[in-house]
Formats: sequence, structure tokens, C-alpha cells
Amino acid sequence: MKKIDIYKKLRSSGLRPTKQRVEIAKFLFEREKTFHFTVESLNKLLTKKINSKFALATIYNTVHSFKAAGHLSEVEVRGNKTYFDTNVSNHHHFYDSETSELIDIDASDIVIQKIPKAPNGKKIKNVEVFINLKN
Amino acid sequence: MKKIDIYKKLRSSGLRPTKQRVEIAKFLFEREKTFHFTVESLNKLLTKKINSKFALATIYNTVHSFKAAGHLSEVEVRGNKTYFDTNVSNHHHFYDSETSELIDIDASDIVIQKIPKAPNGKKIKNVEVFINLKN
DNA sequence: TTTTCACTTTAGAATTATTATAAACTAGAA
DNA sequence: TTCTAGTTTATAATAATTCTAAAGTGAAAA
Repeated sequence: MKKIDIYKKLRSSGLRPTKQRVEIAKFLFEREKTFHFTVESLNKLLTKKINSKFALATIYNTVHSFKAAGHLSEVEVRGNKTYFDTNVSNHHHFYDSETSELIDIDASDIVIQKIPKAPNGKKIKNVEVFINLKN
Repeated sequence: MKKIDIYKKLRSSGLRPTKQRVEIAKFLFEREKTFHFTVESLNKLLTKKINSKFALATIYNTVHSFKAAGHLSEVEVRGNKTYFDTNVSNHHHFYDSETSELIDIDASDIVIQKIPKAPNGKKIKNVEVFINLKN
């Protein structure tokens, strides 16, 4: 993804392309594979990659802006930290609690045959499958 | 569940039946339906029910002991707080983000037809399905 | 029954993740 | 170039949880 595309991506979602947002967006979206991270891990990786350091609050702000804009999804994982995923399509996850690692599973790789009705006046928003791993 | 059974339950899992543990166990396990709670909600409910108040650390200690003994399971839910469930059998959940409410789904009510293989040297520990609800 | 001690409880401090605040900064329109 | 709303930043505040160390207590042994 070129710099111009990053700018477009930000602008089209109402986010002013600031230096920080562009750097973080480049880091997150210029990759082949999907990327899973926490704010802490992202902060460490960014500090290592670029010489300048951003305020932690900026990482939080940016990640939340990206999520609100639909460029990141949040993954619920047992534990204290919040995980984010650059894969925003409907999909599922393996979770390896030994390494705290998430691995994407394509939506088409899980087929559910039987599913219960939503209770009372509710509707089903989406279905998330977690496959927990062991050694 | 009678007091004698609570004592058995605690003893058989290596937990000394202290006043606090017995009270909390009675509150959690003397019910028909499964019960979902956070440490905060449990603390509030306990304070209301019994006139004496336990230290918050005791609630944490006890809940974690019960979990380690297999009497409670932990449910991953998007958000900051940790949810526990008195249903320790293999099952799934509806999650209503509007009310932060969890509802059990019996394992037999969800049938998965196709599932991917575990990566590299890993094995599947268990599969958890979350059905997120909307209005 | 009394003694003893490892296990528990407790209050409060410490830690960790996250959000709020308010001042300084900046992208980009005018 | 100026102006301003939106952004970044350092720091404080909050919230959930864990740690600590002293006081308390089941229950085994004497």
C-alpha cells in the first residue's frame, strides 16, 4: 500500500492524515498477512521500527479511530488486554493460550449446521467461533 | 444443595470450608439455572444478601479457587471485566452487548459441520461459539 | 480439649490497562 | 499567511485485579 493510498484510506474515513496516523497505518496495513496486536505490542514494535516515539495515548486514539472507521476489528480474548486485528472481514480464530497467539480462520472454513434462535425480541448480529489450542 | 454437600464439594477439591467460601458457594451453587457474574456484581449481590461483608480480595481469591477446582468457568467477553459461569460443562453463549448479558447455549444446540485442522504441532482443546445479539 | 500451624482472610498498597484532561501543536481551509 | 477545529502529548485519573503482610481460623495432632 503506497503512501497515497494510506492518505486516501484515512481521508475517506474522515481521519486527517497526520504524521502519527500515517506512520501507524503504514505499519499496520502495508502487509500481506493479517496482523494481530495489543496496544502494548504495537507500541513496542513501532518504537523499534521508527526512531521517533509516539505517546501511548496516541496509539490508543489512533487504534480506536481506525476501529471506528472499520479498518481494524477488536477480538475478544480471555485476559486483560484488548486484541486488534487488521482482518475486518467476517472470520474466526484459533487461540493459543500458551503463546497468547491468535490465528485467523477464514469464514468459509467453518460451517455451522445447527444454530439456536435468538431469544425474545433479539436478533443475531454475528457468530464468532473460537478454537482454543493446546500442545 | 445442602450445607453438607457444599462442605463435600469444597473438601473434595482441597478447599478448606471456611465461613466465606461456604457462603459464597451456597450463593453460587444453590440455584436451578446457571449463573453468570463478574466479581463486582457478585460482591454487590453478596453484600445485599448476607449482612456481613467480605473483603473484595476474598471474593477474588474464592472465585479463582472455585475456578481452579473446576466449579466455575471463565467466559471471555469483549470488555474490561472478567465473567464467570456456574455452568462448567462444554457449552456456548449468546452475548447481548446492549445489556452485557450472557445466556447459555447447550452444546447440543450448535452443530458444526466443518472445522479446520489445528496448526502445526497443536491440538484442539475446545471450541467456543459466541452469538452476538442486537435488537 | 488444647495446642499448633498451614492455609485464609483482610485492609490497603501496588500494578496494569485504559481513559480523561488540558495545554501545545498542526493540517488545511479561507 | 492566518485561523481554527482536530490532534498529539504528558500527565493525572480511573478501574480491575493482584500483591503484601499482619491477623485470624480450621482441623490435625498432642
